Amino acid sequence: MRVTKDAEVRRQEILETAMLLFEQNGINKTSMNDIAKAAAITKGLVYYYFSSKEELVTAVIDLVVEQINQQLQEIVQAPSLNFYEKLAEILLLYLVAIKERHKLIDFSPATTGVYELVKNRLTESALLYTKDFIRQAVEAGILTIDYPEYTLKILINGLADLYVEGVQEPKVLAVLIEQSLGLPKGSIKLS
Amino acid sequence: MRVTKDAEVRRQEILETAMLLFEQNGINKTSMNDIAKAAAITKGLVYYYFSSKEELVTAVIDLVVEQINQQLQEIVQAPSLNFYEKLAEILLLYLVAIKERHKLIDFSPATTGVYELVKNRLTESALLYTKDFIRQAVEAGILTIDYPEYTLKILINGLADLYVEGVQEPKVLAVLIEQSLGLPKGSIKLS
Amino acid sequence: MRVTKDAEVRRQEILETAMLLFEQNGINKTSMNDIAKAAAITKGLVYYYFSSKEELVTAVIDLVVEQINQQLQEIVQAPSLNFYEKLAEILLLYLVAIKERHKLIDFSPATTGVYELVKNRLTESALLYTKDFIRQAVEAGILTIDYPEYTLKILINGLADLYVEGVQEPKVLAVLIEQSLGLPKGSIKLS
Amino acid sequence: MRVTKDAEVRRQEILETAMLLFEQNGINKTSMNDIAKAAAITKGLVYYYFSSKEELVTAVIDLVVEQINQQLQEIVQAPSLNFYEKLAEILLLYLVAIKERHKLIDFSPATTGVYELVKNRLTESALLYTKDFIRQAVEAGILTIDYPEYTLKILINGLADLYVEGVQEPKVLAVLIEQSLGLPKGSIKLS
DNA sequence: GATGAATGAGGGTTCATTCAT
DNA sequence: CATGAATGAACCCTCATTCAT
Repeated sequence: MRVTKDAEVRRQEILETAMLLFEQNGINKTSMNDIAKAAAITKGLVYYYFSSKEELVTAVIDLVVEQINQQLQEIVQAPSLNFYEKLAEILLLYLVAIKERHKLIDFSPATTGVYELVKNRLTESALLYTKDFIRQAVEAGILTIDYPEYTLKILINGLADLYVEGVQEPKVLAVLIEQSLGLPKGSIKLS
Repeated sequence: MRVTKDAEVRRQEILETAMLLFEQNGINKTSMNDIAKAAAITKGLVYYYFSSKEELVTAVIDLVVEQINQQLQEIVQAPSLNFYEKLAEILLLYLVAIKERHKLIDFSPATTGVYELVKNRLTESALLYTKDFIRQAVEAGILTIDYPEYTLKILINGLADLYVEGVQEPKVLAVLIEQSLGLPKGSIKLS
Repeated sequence: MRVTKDAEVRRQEILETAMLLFEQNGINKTSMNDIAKAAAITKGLVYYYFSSKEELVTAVIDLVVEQINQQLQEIVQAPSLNFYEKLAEILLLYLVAIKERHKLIDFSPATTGVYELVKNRLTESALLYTKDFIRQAVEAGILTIDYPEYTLKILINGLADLYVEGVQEPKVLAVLIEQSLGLPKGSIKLS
Repeated sequence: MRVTKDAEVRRQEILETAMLLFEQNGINKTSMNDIAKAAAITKGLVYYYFSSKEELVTAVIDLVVEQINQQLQEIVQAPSLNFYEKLAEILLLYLVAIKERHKLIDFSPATTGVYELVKNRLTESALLYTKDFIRQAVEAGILTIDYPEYTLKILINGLADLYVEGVQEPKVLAVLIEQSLGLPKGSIKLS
């Protein structure tokens, strides 16, 4: 049976189906056929909207990054949170995000390394969104270390690996964050 | 034309050819055929020495890890180096190693993520070899932070990503290390 | 040049091409490539319709068994034939069927012996379809031997081998059948 | 280490190793490598004695047939057995032989059907050795049916299939034999 | 917009056979 | 007699991509 949908709706459906499968099974292990089947359409239609697998992969990554950025922005702009709370939320956001997209991130497509792509894009935007936020903390004398952005990057990537490996106790993570950023003991509280 | 070589020599040749190609193009993009061609032999001979691609991949990873471990051990046991110097050497070792094996690490084979495999194996052995080394520093009052092993892990993985991205100025890296581990300013010197 | 056909038609073409090649050269000596070439399509298309060689083999066997079963059923239900005539027809059916499918039956695929499969399936359904038929003959006092089903099996398999070897004179076969089943001389007439 | 043996001894070792593996795993699933390994020699040596796999297969079949023929001859010539006893022994010999060599017989090599080969060779020699034996029985009025040789062939092949399928009760088999050959009830006793 | 049959290139793997030593 | 490294052809299978309808 032939079901016609609005172009944008269809595109979005394919995108989300692909994202789901990529996250579940990894990019390499997800064929265009799998995606078409899961989206209940034909392969041809997938190619109608995305001219190649690589393009689809790129679009999925864009989507992932965008979703996280949105959450990030919400945290940064939340008026009810102080610096420490925001910091905790942001780091948690990345830890969980990376853990959940583990398969997606770990596996790689034909041409370029997705891991790189995603991680770079994520940390890139992380810095973008937290730039002002960090500058304010520095100016306010809350953050006193040198190269706070780099340190944040190290924390995100390094912590994420620890987290994925199973080190997930909030108290331990909190201490590691405090030490790395030179924050007062007990200032970070991870839920 | 049939060229016969000593088994161990041929095996090593294949191993090194595979390592090279894996590092250059990634594991997934390197076919057994590619390896055979690059080694100027037939596919059948590759299978004579390695009964499957997975076995070859594993052997290559073992080789990489072993090479790094050997260097690591030399550093740890060097009598002429003090704690700070050893620490600097160890971190540099990983930074360079990970950067060089970037493609190898980034890409992943069919069954399991090689990235995981290599990184886990590396940090695993890193902690194994530096355990005593760290304990002594803690006992000597040089290392005063909590969870020094976790912090070291964070540093290795986090710094490596920064390094790969191009942040390679020795002075910047040194400061980041000092801050993260709570070491005195100027104690770490990266060559 | 790309020739598109109705799915069911193509599927049937592949099935019959495979059956032909299997019967001619045996299953093991028939590659998926051979089948594709003979059907004037690409290997990929064969796999589009049959997800593995084993599945194709199974489908071919099903086809063969089904074809024979249909003929069998027609004979059993023919109102114009008496017991002796039906028996003669049934045995002839198997003799010819097994002789024609000789190579198909004789050769075996990777996993299981097809010979077993086909022969078992055939004799299985033979007994199924002839059960009532035999019981009626026993009740009517026409068949007086013990274990008539086993005897029928022996006859089918044993006669088939003889037949394949060249013993095909109707009169000789008729006598052998009469003797084995304890039927009156001259009761069986093979055309 | 290089172990030198008498040519005939080595040849026999290879032959018996091959026979064992063929019977265990079937001919197709037994590679020349498997045989060499099991015989604790190298592939090259196998080819020194048998110029191809087909030749080895043929030699193994010869061996099998020869072994059975020897047992057959012993039975036929046994002075202490009467006709019925000999007949029972002979049929049992074939039933067991075919059952044990099932894998060997069922699977098939590259060029020709081994099943055919072995079964034909076996029944061929069976008739050869039992010719006089049967003639005497006919002359003595013990065997009164027409085409006793054909009937014997049918019995051997047909019974073997039944036997392989699990119909192995001595009494049932005895009755089937008596009926087929027109022998007195109770004349055949299978141990 | 949508279908799905069809392609083609390549991938991993097996194995009988050869041959220099 | 014996070794075992080396070959090469074939095999089953996957999948991104195309295209006639």
